[in-house]
Amino acid sequence: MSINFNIENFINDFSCSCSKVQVKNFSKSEVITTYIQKRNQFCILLEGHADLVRYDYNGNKTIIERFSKNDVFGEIFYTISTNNELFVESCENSKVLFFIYDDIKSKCKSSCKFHETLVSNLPEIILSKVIDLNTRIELLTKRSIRDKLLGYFEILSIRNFSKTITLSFSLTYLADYLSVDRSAMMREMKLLKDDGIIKKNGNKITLLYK
Amino acid sequence: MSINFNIENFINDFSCSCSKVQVKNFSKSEVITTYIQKRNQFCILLEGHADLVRYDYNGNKTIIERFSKNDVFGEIFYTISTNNELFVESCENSKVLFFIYDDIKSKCKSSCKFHETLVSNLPEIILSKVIDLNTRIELLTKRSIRDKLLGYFEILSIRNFSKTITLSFSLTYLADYLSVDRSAMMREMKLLKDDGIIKKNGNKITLLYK
DNA sequence: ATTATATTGTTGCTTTTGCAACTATTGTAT
DNA sequence: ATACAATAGTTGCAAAAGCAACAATATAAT
Repeated sequence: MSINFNIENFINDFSCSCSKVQVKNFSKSEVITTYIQKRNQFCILLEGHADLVRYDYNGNKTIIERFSKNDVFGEIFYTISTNNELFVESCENSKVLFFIYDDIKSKCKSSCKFHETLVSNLPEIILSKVIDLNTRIELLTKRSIRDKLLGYFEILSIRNFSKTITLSFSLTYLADYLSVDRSAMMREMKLLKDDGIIKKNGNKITLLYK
Repeated sequence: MSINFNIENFINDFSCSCSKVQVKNFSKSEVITTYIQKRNQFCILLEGHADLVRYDYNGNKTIIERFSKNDVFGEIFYTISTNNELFVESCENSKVLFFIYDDIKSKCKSSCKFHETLVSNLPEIILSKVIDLNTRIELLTKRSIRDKLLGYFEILSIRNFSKTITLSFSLTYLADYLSVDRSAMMREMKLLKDDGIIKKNGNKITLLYK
């Protein structure tokens, strides 16, 4: 769900000889990393998709966040809060860049260009994360499923300069993102259709109001 | 609600002669700034309290976020999303530090120490914001008021190394923060008490489970 | 001291949401 | 081609949450 700052520019130039930065590949269902309050790990998803998940005492899986290409994640963004251990699981073949934030801050011995660029871009990278999180909070704080859906559609509509939007992911995921029951969300979508507020055809949605 | 990184250390040394950084004072109800998609404004609340609010088409006021001492805010954290203009209103006498992110990135002509320190601390400052937002999202995504309350209490409990916590703000604000109806939240607190899960005396709460 | 304002606490009623349990459809793997 | 898995779509029912409208305190303002 990342949308704003484009880290691709300098990530494409990746060539760091120092040991501070690592790139690893993962296949479907592999655990990329865990959050257990041990280090300031900072990760960038270079390719693929991954989920941040929690398993509660009953073994129920909750997807807290979903990461796509160029999204950043890692324990440094998610300190303590509860006792639960969190996992980042690869949804498909993925490539991930790892480093420890405290290591990268200090000057690189081999003074590689990548290292330098990464550090100078860190504020923007993290800012784009803040914007994404604020967007989600704005939606999560809406009091009804209807308002959450309309708020979400409005954001996509403004971004695409169009009243018609196409969801690039499953409705199951959308329900997770908005933190509502999927069947209740489907029902509300139907009501929005019946009320003439949206037009829906599969994952193509058109806003009819205003 | 800021908790992590302490920007006070270098903010106390504030003495910037360059024009890039400004400090202004505000009294109760004054508008500190607005978010209208115009510039990368970055603010740090040095003293007081402030609310980020939205007025919808009916004039209803929604408090999106509440800022305390050392919290950061500004349009740079909150790009577009909807057409609504957002306001940051001072809740009492407040002191705010302003700068435009793009200006501060470049070297300061007068090469003042503060300027330099600010830039080198930006990643940490923004990271602490990310952690706060992730914490709130974790609570907002919980499906029931009970889970939201218990999640919130648990976080405070872990932070204070104590099963007994004291809320430093109103229950009205807590309901806003968790984005639930206040009266429904009060009812749920009563049920938690009746079920022997918490003990409550005013704003002092003790967790009894485990 | 008295008024005004904000916060807390409570309750009946209504609406919304979640849950469970399906079927239908689409996509993927062998 | 067929089986398996994931996604989409639907519905009845029960539980949870929102809304409205209060009274009771507590805090701040004049």
